[in-house]
Amino acid sequence: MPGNALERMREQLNAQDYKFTPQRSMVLQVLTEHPDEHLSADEIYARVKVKYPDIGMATIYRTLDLLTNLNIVNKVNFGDGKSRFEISQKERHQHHHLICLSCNEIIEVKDDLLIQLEKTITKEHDFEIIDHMVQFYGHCKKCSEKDNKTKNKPQ
Amino acid sequence: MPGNALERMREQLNAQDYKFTPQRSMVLQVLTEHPDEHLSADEIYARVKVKYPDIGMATIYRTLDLLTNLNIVNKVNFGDGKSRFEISQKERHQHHHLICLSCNEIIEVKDDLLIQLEKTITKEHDFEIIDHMVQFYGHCKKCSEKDNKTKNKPQ
DNA sequence: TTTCATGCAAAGGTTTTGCATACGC
DNA sequence: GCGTATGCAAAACCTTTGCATGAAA
Repeated sequence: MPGNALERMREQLNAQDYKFTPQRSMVLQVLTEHPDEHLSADEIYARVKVKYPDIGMATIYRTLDLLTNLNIVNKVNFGDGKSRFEISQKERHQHHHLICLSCNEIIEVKDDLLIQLEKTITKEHDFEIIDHMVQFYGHCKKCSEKDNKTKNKPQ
Repeated sequence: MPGNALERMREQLNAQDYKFTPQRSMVLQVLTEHPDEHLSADEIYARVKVKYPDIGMATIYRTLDLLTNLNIVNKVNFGDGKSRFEISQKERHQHHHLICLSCNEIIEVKDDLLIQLEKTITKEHDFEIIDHMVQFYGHCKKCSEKDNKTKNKPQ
């Protein structure tokens, strides 16, 4: 359901006296078209600019901020010095990220095993969980293999 | 063992032809003295400056980078625009963070429930996990109670 | 028409870099 | 003494903000 998020945004904007502008629409469109990438503000800017050359960077940031507050978009951070954005978990499955420390590849894992952990935490800490971010750091298959070769037989 | 990380750093530095300088020593010392806070570069700078007034910000960053690469220190990010640093998980228990979306309080949870999830991921994705970062976003007890009284007001 | 949104440029904040000097080994 | 580390200042980034203009409702 591609138009879903767009329609949802229009309703939420109207309900709170915000305006539904072409710029806001296009930012969301870019995000829905790339559900499995983790675009930075800069990358979103470049993609929107193709169809709407007059857009400014400030609008990108203000829109991403708005969409994040509306819980339509998630802001994530992989420690590379910039924020990245993706359609909210609620629009998709829960997922975690595997980040390879050798090649920096980001692998997505769809999984709901965290639900049990969330229940425990909610109970023990009186903490109402709305969202989570889970990242595993390590070595992906390719890099592990490469590493083993380099270790056993030096080039 | 408080001197543990310091000794480990000295050895690792020597082994790789890096030098053991007072600046590096003091940065690590500050981090071991505050194991449960999540200090930013700026905060570490201020604390080191008390005992070593001539230190420069660049040295702080270069040292934190080095310690992170040596896996002595962990770089974490709570989305507040700056990186934060803490003694590596290996020196302590595994822990997760609960981040309150209302008051921004960061609560630590020590827990090893993630081990099962890690095993599953390792098996299914051939991904060798070295470390993880887990953050739960939601509302803490205090804010949940406050919210119920003040409903209908976003932000 | 009223109010909010936009684009631009400038400012703010964090982190990195170049370079001459100082220091650990 | 050699090669790295440091401090300083400037630069490089990413992100936010002020303000006049423009557009949605």
